[in-house]
Amino acid sequence: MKTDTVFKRAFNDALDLVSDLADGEQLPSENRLSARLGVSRTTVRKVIATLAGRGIVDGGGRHRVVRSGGKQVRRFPEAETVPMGEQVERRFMEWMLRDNARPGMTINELELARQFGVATTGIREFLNRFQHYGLIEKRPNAGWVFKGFTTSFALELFEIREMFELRSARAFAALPAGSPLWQRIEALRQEHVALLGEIESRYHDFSDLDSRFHRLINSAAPNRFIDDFYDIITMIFHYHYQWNKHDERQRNEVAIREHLTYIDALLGRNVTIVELACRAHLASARDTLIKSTSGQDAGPGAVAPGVATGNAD
Amino acid sequence: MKTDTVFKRAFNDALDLVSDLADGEQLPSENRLSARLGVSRTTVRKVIATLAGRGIVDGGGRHRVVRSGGKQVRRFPEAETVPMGEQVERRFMEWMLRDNARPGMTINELELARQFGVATTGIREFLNRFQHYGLIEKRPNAGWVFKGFTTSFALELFEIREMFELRSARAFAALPAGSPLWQRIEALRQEHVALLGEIESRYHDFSDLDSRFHRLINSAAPNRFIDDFYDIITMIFHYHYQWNKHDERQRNEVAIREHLTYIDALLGRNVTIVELACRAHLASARDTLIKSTSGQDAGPGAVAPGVATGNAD
DNA sequence: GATCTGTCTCTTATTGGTAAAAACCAATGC
DNA sequence: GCATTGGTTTTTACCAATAAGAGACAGATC
Repeated sequence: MKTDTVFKRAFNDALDLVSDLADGEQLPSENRLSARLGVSRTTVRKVIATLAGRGIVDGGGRHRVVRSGGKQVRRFPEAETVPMGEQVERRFMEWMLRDNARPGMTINELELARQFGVATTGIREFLNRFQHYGLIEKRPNAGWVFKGFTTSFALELFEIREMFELRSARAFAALPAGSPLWQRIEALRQEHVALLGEIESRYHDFSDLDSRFHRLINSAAPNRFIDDFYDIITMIFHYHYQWNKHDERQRNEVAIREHLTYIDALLGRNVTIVELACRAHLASARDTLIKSTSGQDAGPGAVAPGVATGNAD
Repeated sequence: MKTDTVFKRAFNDALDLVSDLADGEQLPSENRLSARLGVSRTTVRKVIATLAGRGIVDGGGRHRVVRSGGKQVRRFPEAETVPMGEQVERRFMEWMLRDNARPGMTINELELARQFGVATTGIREFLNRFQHYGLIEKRPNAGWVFKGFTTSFALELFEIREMFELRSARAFAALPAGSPLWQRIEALRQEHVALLGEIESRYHDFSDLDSRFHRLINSAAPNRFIDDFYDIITMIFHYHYQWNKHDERQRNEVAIREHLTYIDALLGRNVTIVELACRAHLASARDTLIKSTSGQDAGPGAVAPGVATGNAD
């Protein structure tokens, strides 16, 4: 059976939406709600039906009005609104980065399925998508091997990242003065400055800003393979940051300053300076990541040794 | 139910293996056969049982002998030895490159499943893996869109390919004189010369040689993301060549000559010349590919126009 | 005493089936 | 006559079940 996370999330969103409406006001049309909530009309109707069942909307057909009179409505718990695929992803990343995973070990679909409480198909689908992140490998008819979040993984990742980012940064610097991207990067610069001002309290907002910044650079000369690769980066960093909180404020502050230098170089249109700033920033990001890798790769076919990660979490 | 393609292929291979043995000779041990055929002992035992059932091996337990006395054994048809995953891949590529597929059109899992005679899960699994080849895109809860084998796909593909290949070629040229790769490239050079000599009859052997050559270059400085990307190239070219036979001999001959120039440049260790030869070869490969793309991309959300592929096959 | 086979257990590949969600086709109202 | 809603059909997301294949553990054999 399909999960009804789509419905539950839509329902919660609808509650927020309705709470802005006065009592007795007309409910927007199904089509409108469908567009607003980002789901099909079928789901919208289910939401409205439930809303009606709880007395939040009244009347049928074309005359539905909001009845928000001080009612305390029960929302669906957050956990039930996240689709299975994402849940599997999260738990797998946790499992990999925090718990068991040793380079060279084999991954057992059935075991993960039991552990995560989903059918094997869900695990399979995830692993298949995850495969091209370069951390696991398939052995037909015999499961998967975890290749390890190792130093060479990080090095290889950053070699490509640097190639791509330099290429995009050059393209960005060469953009005509009239390009709308110049305004967007100016706006991002402001966001950086603002964040730096409140760094003490808001430092975990950096992750999102970081991603948006680098994607903007890449958009100067779009290439689907680069975008695709950047998904890997985003994923790795997203979970890496969640896991490794050590020195987070400090690290982010440094990164923001590097970004500002980088942005200013771009605004200055000087390719040499741009390359310098870009390289410097990536080098520091790389070093941070390397610090939390598990060291050596697995030997060919062999199970890895004890592995001293040096991580005193 | 799982398909038994593994067994059938192993059986056919075992027949070849046994036919080299004289009548009355001892059959190799299960372990040995397992290693030789690349399957588990479980499958080997099934093979032996079938072989025995058909009177090709005789005796049980530890004393099994071959009885090949002029028997005409029925092999399993080739088609039944190819695993479902591969079959889906082939048929999908056919479908995409030859038949229906128009940029912007939506892909229907259920329809493909019926058409290919497999369960939807098989299609799903394939599409998930295929996703990162950049030709399709997933719309959660609403199927997949075919983005089209367009000119911009080819251009984006080759932009990355050039970055990667130049980087690897430079690394190759900088290899120490003692590296075993120098011998391997020398050997590949010989193969090129040999193929050129018999180009009239053997021109379709180029595809394989091409792939091996570029992978050798890449192996000068291994990077899993580059390897991964090269899988895309290989796939595209594999099916592209099968589809577009136009001028094949001619094209391959040109490519071989370009390779030879490229190889000689590498052997000469002169980076400037290497880059020149590499760029020239890739440019010509790119132009060939572009000739068989479907022209424009799909507009945002719109279905593509009539599409004049200009392909007079 | 290492290799081989018989037996058993566990995992993977694949299939159908089912509820959720999307998409479609009228009919209706203003 | 266009947007809106009520029913219906199609498609996607998931699970449970099952045969094929891999791997482990003995006891048997030379």
